[in-house]
Amino acid sequence: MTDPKESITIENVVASTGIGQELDLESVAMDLVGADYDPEQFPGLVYRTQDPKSAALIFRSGKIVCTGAKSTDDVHESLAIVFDELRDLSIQVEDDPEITVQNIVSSADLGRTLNLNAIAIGLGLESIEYEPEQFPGLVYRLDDPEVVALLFGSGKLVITGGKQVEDAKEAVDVISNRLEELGLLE
Amino acid sequence: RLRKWQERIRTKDAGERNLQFALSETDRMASALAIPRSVREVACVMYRRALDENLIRGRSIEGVATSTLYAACRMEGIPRSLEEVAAVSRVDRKEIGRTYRYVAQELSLKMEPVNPKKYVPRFCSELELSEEVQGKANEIIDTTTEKGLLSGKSPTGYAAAAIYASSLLCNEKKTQREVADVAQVTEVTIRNRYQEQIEAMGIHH
DNA sequence: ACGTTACTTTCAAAAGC
DNA sequence: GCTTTAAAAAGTAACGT
Repeated sequence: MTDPKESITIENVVASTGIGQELDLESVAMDLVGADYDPEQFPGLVYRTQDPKSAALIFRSGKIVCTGAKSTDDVHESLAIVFDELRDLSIQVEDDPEITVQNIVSSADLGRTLNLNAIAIGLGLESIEYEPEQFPGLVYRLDDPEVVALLFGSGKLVITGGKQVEDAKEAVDVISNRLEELGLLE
Repeated sequence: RLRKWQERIRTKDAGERNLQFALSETDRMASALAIPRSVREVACVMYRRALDENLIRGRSIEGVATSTLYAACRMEGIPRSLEEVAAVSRVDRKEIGRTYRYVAQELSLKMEPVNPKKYVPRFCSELELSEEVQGKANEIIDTTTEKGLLSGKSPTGYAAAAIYASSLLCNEKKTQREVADVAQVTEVTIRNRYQEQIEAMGIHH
């Protein structure tokens, strides 16, 4: 029996940062190749990096959101590219702006199919949300770690809402143990 | 003071009017869906509860009224799908679904997932299928559910496939289109569920 | 009856309506 | 609450061929 924790894959990391400088997005949009800026639709300018792949949302305030990266290292690499692009536009950027991870999305596999109906009742109808007419996944909110897990009939799951890489491992442990003690695994 | 007094009367009147509107809308939708009086009353009681607990704030009256009607049907064992209630509501399916989830959470309604069997009598009678077909469809649902086929699947599509399969088995064939129309799912969904179900039942056709 | 694309759910940040 | 970004899970739907 392989440990489900070994199956954990980070799918997306969202982080925020700032260059400590106000920006004129109109001119940045003109000079930055590949920038998408439509202030009527959204106040942020969208800039995509290719390697590592990510999307950066750049705001007038100089604050930046980076999403789509597959690891925290990739977030730093992507943002380093964004910072350099801005410097090339002769915009002052702090030497190493503080980068805060805001959310990590992971996927994992329990290695067994799940009876979501039984799990819904076993975990308590008041603590879960399972509406297969609307979505095939069962929504399970954990207190510790404070994350949200989506459980599927295949045994695969998605863990989101965590700010640390360890949160997903703890969540998989908590979920595996709960299902095990309720006799709902296999 | 007088102004405050008038305001109270005004808001009270407005509240009364809103409540009356919600109850008449519930009645209108329930009639359109041929939902029994007893279930309408459950829906109205639920709406009043939602009102008392200020769950309407930030939401439309019609959205909450539709959601409580949907919830009441499920609670009373004669579910209507979101597609069906959305067809008689001026609120779209997505909004009804999210409002229902919110109301169910806030009112601590311990709602179990809908058993596809609950749709069998109504869908079969609309298709003029016999008791035999209904029994066989229920049997397919029970057996395949025990084998774990139901997880994550929509109850209406699941019921539709079982009905389609049993109509074949009982020589009262209905086309996938006919079943899909009454269940408000696509033929693709019926085909997919049907294949899984007959395989799990060990039926060859 | 395929295949492709797209929508449902969860999460967080950003600025502004 | 909404707008935008990205990503996974699995089911369902709506296209075109």
